[in-house]
Amino acid sequence: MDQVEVFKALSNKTRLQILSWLKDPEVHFPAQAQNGYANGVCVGQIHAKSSLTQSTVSEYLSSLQRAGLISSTRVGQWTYYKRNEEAFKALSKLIEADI
Amino acid sequence: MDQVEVFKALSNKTRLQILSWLKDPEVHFPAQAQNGYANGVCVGQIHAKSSLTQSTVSEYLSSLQRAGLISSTRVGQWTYYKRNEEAFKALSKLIEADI
DNA sequence: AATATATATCGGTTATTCCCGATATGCCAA
DNA sequence: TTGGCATATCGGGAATAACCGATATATATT
Repeated sequence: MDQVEVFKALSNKTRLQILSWLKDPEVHFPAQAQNGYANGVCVGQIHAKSSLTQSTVSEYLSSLQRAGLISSTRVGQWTYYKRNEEAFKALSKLIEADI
Repeated sequence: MDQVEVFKALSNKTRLQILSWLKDPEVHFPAQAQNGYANGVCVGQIHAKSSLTQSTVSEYLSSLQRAGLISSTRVGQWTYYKRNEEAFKALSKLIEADI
């Protein structure tokens, strides 16, 4: 876990917002219900809720993934992203004990 | 607690290093022993251990303070900085529960 | 094969961060 | 009050981040 990379990924309002949306996908992405939430939520749904362009949202998701905070699954033409809860637990402990 | 500001403050190798030094001032700033560590460590000591200029270190300390992660006490011509441990606890809990 | 849809990537503009050297400010001592 | 030391602030150059529009890539449909 590259600490600086993680904190940089968290240093942006929109990226924090995305993480918060992904915490309750049923609430924030009801349109996804038909496909289930096991793999997470696809980029288009996240983009639809954001006020940024598709390319920016895609970049932001990549950066969150590089930081290890979310993971992705490709299914057909869709890429689903979901939170990596272990990473958040680890980060919480890191801050509590090491930083 | 402005989350983005806090994460930005933590998004830098040197600033993380300073926080880590301040965690064990007795170990990392033995020269400060004569004055005690109650108020923390003065800027000059921190600067001496860093490989950056005095002005940069001073800016970094200000940004950590604006984020609420450290606090300062002025004594004579010296400014002492120390960690604000409550802020780290709060951040740890925030990440565990809210982010 | 042609077309449509979802996502990723590329090139660019503007804003922000990273650092520096120079200088200002504040405090103390002679 | 002059000078010296500790720290803060200011102005700036270079690197990185924040976005965007356009385009490329991958998959699916007809």
